[in-house]
Amino acid sequence: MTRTAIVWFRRDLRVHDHPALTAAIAAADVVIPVFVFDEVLLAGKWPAPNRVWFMRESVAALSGELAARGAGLRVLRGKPADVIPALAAETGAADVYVTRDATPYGRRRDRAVAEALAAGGIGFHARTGLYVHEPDTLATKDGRPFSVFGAFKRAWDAAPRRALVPAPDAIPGDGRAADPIPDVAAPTASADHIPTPGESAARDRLAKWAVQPVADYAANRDRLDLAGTSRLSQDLRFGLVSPLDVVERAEGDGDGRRVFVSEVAWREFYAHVLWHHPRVAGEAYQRAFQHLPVRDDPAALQAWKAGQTGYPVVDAAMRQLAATGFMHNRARMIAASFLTKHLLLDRRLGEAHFMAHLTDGDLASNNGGWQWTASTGTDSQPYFRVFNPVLQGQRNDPQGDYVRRWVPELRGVSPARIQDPWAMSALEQTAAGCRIGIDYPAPIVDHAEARARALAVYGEAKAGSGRG
DNA sequence: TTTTGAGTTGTTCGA
DNA sequence: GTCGAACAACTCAAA
Repeated sequence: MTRTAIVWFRRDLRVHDHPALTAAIAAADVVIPVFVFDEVLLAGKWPAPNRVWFMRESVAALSGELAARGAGLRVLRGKPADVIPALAAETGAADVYVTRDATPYGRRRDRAVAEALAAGGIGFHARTGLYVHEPDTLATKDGRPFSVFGAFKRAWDAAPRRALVPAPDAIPGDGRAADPIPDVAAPTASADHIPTPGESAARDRLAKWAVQPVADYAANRDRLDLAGTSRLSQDLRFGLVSPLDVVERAEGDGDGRRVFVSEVAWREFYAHVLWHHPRVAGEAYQRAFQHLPVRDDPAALQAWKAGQTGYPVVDAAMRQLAATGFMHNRARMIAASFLTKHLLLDRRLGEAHFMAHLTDGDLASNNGGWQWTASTGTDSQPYFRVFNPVLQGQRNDPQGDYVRRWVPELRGVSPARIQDPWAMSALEQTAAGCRIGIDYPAPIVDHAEARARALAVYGEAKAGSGRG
């Protein structure tokens, strides 16, 4: 009797190093790949056209890879707990294979699907694939979750790894042609700024990165004006490349390779934190800052979103995000620090804005990054670390090329004043073709005042929580 | 149980 | 311009 298995793709849109796909092929005579345009996600609280577009194009690419190997991708729309069991019934499948998804929604969704399948006697098999080490496989000697990165990283380094799985040469399909992929809304970023979707393009990016540029990562990664980062974030987000593959190609001698692998481990640390503490998606990890008094200032929030704060490096960052669906890692910290510390706005407003635009937007990483910057996260990072946007700009964008690229009003400003153009005299402003308050906004807050205000508010919150 | 070393990414001030 | 201290003591993880 023919045994049929379904492989349900989600955020693992690849055929290389795909343990679930490989397991299905080994276990079944007929393998039916499927992707579901999940209405819960598409209509979710964070509409994200850039991410949906990138996903749609990557699904199309996956469909091509699968077809070339003999299987037509089914494309469904609806609630997974309805459509996956329905597909299993229609095709007579005995098993469903997936790559394990550790997000809170993914856990709920998969539990519901597994229960619905079990009612029909159909197996649900989750395999690793989105992490080098799954979030629940590492623990302290006491069996507790890690709450500092250093110890997590030591355990991550020491844990045994599985072997990479090659892409299958052939997939025994059921003879059905691939379904058409539905159209989605256009991205809000211009498509030529979004990296080419699909596994093949992602593997090219990885191959080029791992040969040489990664070796210079430690030296260049903070430079806003250089292409010193891997640009693999959206590929990891959608599983176009396997994190294990990324790490094993990038590993080697030198600070660059070591630091880059450590960044991949950070991604897994934040997944670990979210797995063990799903509450961080909505509240501060550190309970002392759970009720931090944030300001209600829609005008300031709007200025931040629009890149009109008057701080060039912050505005460049925010405009890069809007224009491209991407923001440099260091720029994310600078922009997030400005929202949480200088403007004292709710961290979650910034977090949601990032999720709305980032092609690589990932709940665990984005939340972890925001909590770190807001000083509410796992680290014992003191709250008095407030980024100075002028210093950060001077240090990480020394000639101002990043600022000039994204804030054209400042193109005529000299490198000496590009990070603090308000310090130009009236004469200099006219010569630079940039009058502060007319061509480019004056700073919406004073750095020294805002810093002092943030330190006071955070200090009070911490002291208040200590008193109970 | 107690001790010990460690802890992503910063800024400011004064010598 | 450079350098170290202060910021504020605390918590974690392992021995």
